[in-house]
Order: sequence, then C-alpha cells, then structure tokens
Amino acid sequence: MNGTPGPGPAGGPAPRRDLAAMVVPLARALVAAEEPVLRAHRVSMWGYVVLNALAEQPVRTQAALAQSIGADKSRIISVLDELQEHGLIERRPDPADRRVHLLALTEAGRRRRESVRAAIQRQEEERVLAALPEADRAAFIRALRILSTLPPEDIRG
Amino acid sequence: MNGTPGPGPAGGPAPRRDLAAMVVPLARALVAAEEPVLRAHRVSMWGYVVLNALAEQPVRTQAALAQSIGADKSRIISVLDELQEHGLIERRPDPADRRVHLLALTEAGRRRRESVRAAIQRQEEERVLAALPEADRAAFIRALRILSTLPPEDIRG
DNA sequence: TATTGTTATACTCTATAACTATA
DNA sequence: TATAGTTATAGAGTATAACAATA
Repeated sequence: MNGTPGPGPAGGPAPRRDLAAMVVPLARALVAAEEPVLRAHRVSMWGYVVLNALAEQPVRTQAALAQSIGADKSRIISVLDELQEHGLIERRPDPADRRVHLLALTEAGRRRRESVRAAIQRQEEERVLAALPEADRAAFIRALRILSTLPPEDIRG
Repeated sequence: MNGTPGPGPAGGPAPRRDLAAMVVPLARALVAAEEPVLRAHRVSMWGYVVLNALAEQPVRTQAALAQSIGADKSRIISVLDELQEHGLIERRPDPADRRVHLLALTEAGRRRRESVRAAIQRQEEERVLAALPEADRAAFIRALRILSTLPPEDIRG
C-alpha cells in the first residue's frame, strides 16, 4: 500500500523484502503469462525451453542438453518425442557413436521458436517493462542478465 | 559467455532472453540459498513465509492468510500447526465468531523472523547484490518491488 | 444454506532406479 | 565395465473434494 513499509521513525537501513520474496511471485506471474502464448503456438513450456537451448548452442547430446537446462535426462525425453513428431527438431544417430542422438533444430523449429519468442517479448514489453520507470528498465535487464547466469554456488555460498 | 549474444551484424532491436528465462533460474537459486539459513534457524520455507505475512499485516483469518501468500487454505494448516508447536504464533478462537481462529505472532515469533530475515538479507547483499554494478542496484530493487506487487492479471493480460 | 477450519483423496511433477544397446 | 538413451517406479508437492462445527 505504501512505498516504504515497516519500522517507524527510528531509521536504520531502508527495509526491503527478501529478494526471493519478490522474485518468486514475479517468476510465477511471468510463467503464467507465457502459457496462453505457448498454447496458441502449440508448444509446451519445456518444448520452448528446449527450442531456445538448441537455438543458442546448436548441437549436443541429450544428456548435455538436459544438463544445460537444469533437467534430468529422463525428463526431456517425452519433450523431444513431441518436438520431433511436430517436425521441429531432428534426432539422428551419430555415425561415430551409435549410442548418441545428434539433435538439431529443423527450419520449422527455428521459425516456430522465433514467432513464440517475438510474441512473448512483445507482451513483456507492453505489460511488464512498461510498468517500470523508463530510467530503470535497462538497469533491470542488465541485472537480470548478470544474476541469472551467476553459478548457483556463488549465490548459495 | 559474451555480453551481447545472438544475431549478426544486421542489427535490429538488441536481443535479450525472455524475462521468464532469466527470472525463473534466479528464483530457484535464491530459494536454494535460503534453505540452509532456514534450516539453521529451525524454520521451514512456508513457515518463514507465514511469519513474514503475519508481521507485515498483523491479524487475519487462516483463509485470508492463505490467500495473501498465494496458497490454498488446506496447505498452510500443517505449517500453522508447526509454528504453534514451536511457540512462534498463537491461534485463538474468535469470541465473536467461533469458527475462525485469530492468528498472531508471539514475541518469540517476531524475534525469530527478525533474525532469519537479517541473516538472509546479509547473504543477499554479500552474494547477490554485490555482483551488480553499484549504479544498478537501487534500480533493480525498485523494479522488483514494483513488478512483484503487480497484480498477475496485469501481466497475463 | 453458507462459511471456517480440517482431513482425505487424487493428480501433477520430478527424481531414482532398472533396462537396452552400444562402446 | 562404462555410457547414451529409454522406460518404469516411487516420492514430494499441490490442488480438489468431502467433512464437522458454527453462523
């Protein structure tokens, strides 16, 4: 309700809520906001995560892909199955080691990812970033970029 | 690895990852960082959320409390049981309406919440905010404060 | 009949552990 | 024997629905 909640006139360090207490609800809201967009584009949340991962770092084995998105290797299998059925990725056995499946985006996959991304980011600009003082937007995104790529160990201690 | 990933020289709007793709991993890392602190203070994550909620808006019914923290009323019951066992909150039947239980922090609860909060925020200053350019820190917190209190409907559309 | 707190049930995710095929 | 991918099982967390007491 008010801008500076909390302790009285005594002063002291300006009180703030814990970062987690602010970031977690924001994360939930952002994910919820993506859901209708993803549905409209016929892609699941994990499917979109995988499309992004493959677009950012072209080829990899399934285990490496899983690790890069913080998932278990068993968890992404149904996701890959579905993406493949829809023609968005290719899975081809590696001639050099027939145990591994080489992963690659198809052209359709690349296009799909682009249109989902455009729709999501447009919504973010209009509904999220627009709520911020214009002078703070760049700093906010800069901070997010830094913190989201910080190794979790650095944060845990 | 590099500051400005992505598309080549063509230009266009500076590419960025989706906000959700940055905020979700950050949220996970922040929660993971709180866990050892909470364990050391013998409070569960949900317990701490409840202590904070009660400290910020003193008295309320269980249903209202649940709603204020985005949980189902059935989900907080075991949490309240445990906090009460530990003497951190009081649950007293409302004389005016004997269906409702009036909730209140005990003095021990208030103190416990304060020490957990101090420990968590100290860690956040040292490990998270310290990673940001100093000029960006205030803007980052300002932005979080605004966005985390934005009604989810405003974000979803 | 509607509402508060509670308990019981079901469902969704996720992690773990077995299994196969290659190496 | 060790590893990549897959499948099956089990566990945690959450939501939904039924219940008793009170209004």
